[in-house]
Amino acid sequence: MAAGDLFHKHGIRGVGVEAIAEAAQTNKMTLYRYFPSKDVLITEWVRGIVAHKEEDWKDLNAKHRGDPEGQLQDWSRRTAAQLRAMEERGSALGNAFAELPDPNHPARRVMKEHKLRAHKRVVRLCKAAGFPDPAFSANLFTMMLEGAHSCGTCVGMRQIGEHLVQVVDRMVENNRRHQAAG
Amino acid sequence: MAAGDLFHKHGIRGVGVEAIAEAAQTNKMTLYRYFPSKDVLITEWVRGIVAHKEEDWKDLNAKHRGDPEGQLQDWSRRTAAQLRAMEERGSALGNAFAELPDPNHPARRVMKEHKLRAHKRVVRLCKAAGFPDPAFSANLFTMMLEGAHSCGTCVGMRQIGEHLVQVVDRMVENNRRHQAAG
DNA sequence: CCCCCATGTTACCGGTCGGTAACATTTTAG
DNA sequence: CTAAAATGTTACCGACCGGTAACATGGGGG
Repeated sequence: MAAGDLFHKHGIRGVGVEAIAEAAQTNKMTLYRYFPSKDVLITEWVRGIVAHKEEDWKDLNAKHRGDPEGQLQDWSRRTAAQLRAMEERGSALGNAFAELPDPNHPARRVMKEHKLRAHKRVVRLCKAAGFPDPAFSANLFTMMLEGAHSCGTCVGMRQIGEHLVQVVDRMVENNRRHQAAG
Repeated sequence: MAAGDLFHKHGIRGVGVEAIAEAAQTNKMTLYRYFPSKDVLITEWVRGIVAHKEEDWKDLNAKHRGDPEGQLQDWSRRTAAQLRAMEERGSALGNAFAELPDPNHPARRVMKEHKLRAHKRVVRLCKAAGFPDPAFSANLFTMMLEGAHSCGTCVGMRQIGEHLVQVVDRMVENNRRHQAAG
């Protein structure tokens, strides 16, 4: 879906189906034969992003099996890398959310459910890592993750990514010390 | 500027100047006699929001003069209150940023400069409060602030606001303990 | 009273949008 | 080779957009 690049660069409302078709190396007619409307096209694009991210989490889980701290740390590093590759325009999902004011838009539901799953995942990891207050830490991580995207537009994506990694590392380290002491 | 409510509810691109004029209890012609284009209307709206926020900071500074911790804590509480009053649709500035893909849009510059000032303010406060690593803490606060807005759409604005307050309180408290011990 | 100036009204402009109809063309499969 | 399915082309539709021109209205101050 090369259409996604256009959506991300010029905003969902800022790109017409004609341009989408061209980016997909086809034309408007055939596009409409595959997707009945622009809205389902948007939804499918969002669904793809979400699926990709969740695939990434599965990979993370497989690579650091039984090591929740490692998962959290690697996750922060991957996010930092994504931030670095983003540069200038913000998060695709965040922007899409802002551009779809209708709370009943199917794409919105997809994003919402994804965010909920992601947050639960972090809570579970914090619990498994033995953080003294897993809800607290998970909320902090999730808010930082979300914030990193908007924040990077002013502080710089590179710095913000490094900082995300730094915070997660520090909290994991503190937790380890705390467990060793207690 | 009642137009702001429309911008926030339906998105900048989702509301036409006709609707704006109607919301302002006038008509399109008179509107264009005051604002030469929709873009400067948008920019002026953004400028108003930014001015309001910076006014709030001045008030904060006056109320807790010489008490940087108090300023940070009160700031988190005010932000939490704003989040509580927001509910459903996200941050006005954040959405506006997402809806204006052109990096040279004047409204974008206004927002960017505001964000930079806000971040510097937090850095200065963290320095004044004697945080061991002011840049670190300030980045954390700023990212949390930004994140709270996007995050609230899934976790719930009330919870996220409470959590923002909780994090700031905890960090201030930790810092106090650290200073008392060191 | 009368003039002026701000406001309101209506109609319009060119452009773009999402989406469709009809038809030409190419690819694929039997 | 031929028939059918997929894809491409063009033109069009109605709706809405930001923005403007021409003109009607009204009210307040000299």
